[in-house]
Amino acid sequence: MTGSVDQTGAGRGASSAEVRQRLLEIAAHMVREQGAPALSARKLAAAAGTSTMAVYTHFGGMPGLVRAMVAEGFRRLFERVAAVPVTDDPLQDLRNAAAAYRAHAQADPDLYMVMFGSATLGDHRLHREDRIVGLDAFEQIKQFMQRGMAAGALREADPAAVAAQWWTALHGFVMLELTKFIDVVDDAEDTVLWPLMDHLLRSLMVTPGPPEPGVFRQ
Amino acid sequence: MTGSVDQTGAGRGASSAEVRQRLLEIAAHMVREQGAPALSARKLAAAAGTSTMAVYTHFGGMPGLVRAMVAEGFRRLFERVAAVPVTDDPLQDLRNAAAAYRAHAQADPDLYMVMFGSATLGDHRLHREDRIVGLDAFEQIKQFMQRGMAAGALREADPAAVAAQWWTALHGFVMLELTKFIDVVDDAEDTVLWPLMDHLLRSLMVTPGPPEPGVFRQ
DNA sequence: GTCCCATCCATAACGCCGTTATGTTCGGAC
DNA sequence: GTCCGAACATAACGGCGTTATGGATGGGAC
Repeated sequence: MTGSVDQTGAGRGASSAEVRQRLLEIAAHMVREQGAPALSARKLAAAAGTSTMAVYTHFGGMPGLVRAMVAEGFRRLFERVAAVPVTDDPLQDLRNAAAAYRAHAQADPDLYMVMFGSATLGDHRLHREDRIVGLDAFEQIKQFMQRGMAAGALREADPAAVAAQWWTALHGFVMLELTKFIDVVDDAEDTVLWPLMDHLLRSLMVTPGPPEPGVFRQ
Repeated sequence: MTGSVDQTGAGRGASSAEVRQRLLEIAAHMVREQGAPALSARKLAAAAGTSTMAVYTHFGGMPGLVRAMVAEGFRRLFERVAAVPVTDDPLQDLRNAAAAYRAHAQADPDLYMVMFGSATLGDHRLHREDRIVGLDAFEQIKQFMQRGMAAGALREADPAAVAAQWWTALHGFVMLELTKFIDVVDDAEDTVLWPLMDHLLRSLMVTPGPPEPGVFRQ
């Protein structure tokens, strides 16, 4: 039953891929505007002017639609971080990448929570293959670290390990910020995020800078 | 039997507080064993041998039950971290506290995700008052930092800010670990968690230790 | 041009969910 | 004994994801 047709062949009036894309966009909009619990197959179908069956023909069900949203979310995160310009100051590039990463999460907070397995969005959890789509974004960070080492700014180390440490700190702040737990302190961006990233980077540098860091911005 | 019946003065056979506690325990057990989505008022009532109305008389609904579970989860996290012995080595105390915090999250991962606003568990999100119940646990970390400064091991700084940085890094790792995203690297405990905490601590110390850290355990 | 049939989707139903309205059953106060 | 009110059973309502069924459509084979 392997319908050869596949990518182009099927469909009528509005092509199959168009309906699929339309459903994804509307679903993302609903999550962004009204939060993850507001997304349902029925409301989505109503907003798209179709029936719930469209979700099943294109995504196999709500979990499939969520997986497609997650993949798209990671693709955009990757784009966003990849758009950070590469300068001759690898450390500043890392700071800019952190700012871009955080800005992306803030622009679509509920999608970020869905991407990282929280906010289960109904029932089904993410599978292994849903997680590896985030690898591109992680590779991006590894390359920043490798550039820092090649430029002699960072000590030689396993780029994956160092990138994971950087990502862990950043993800921790983003999550605490999105869930509002970071409000236990005032002015968290200047007292927590940038000092934390600065402390980490300084420990990774070959020649740690001045012990009292000027809080760097952006 | 009822005996004292204490403050409420209500109830019959099994006292009101007993039923309430029983529902909480069974709900926590269901979340721990079968994940957050497996918890429902109907299944909980069936497991407790009562009707769904018990959830409403005692908690006002499922969101109220979730809030009670979150409060209990923070209370136990506080207990667990507070049980870390205070020695004359504040830095080692902080490492032990991190290990205890992580162990607590690993022992009940789904509850940890619910506590931190992820895994919305049905619908309702956490309110402000649900979040401040975590303040006790945060105060605990602040005290560790203050001890480190008083002992001359850590540089003088705002204990709240420093504690938040430490918490951010730790929470980030715990979340990435629970969602399995940290599997992008091998041996994450030794290549990410402890090096990250070590790098942060070393930047906070008055006299940074040897540049190449022996990876500390436990 | 004609036929064929895979594809897409509308409709309706099933079982689950949280929640609510209503009635019943008690323990304790008087 | 009488009464009150808290605690719970029962049943219903609307919404959810999902599935079964059938009708419409349009491209490919001939």
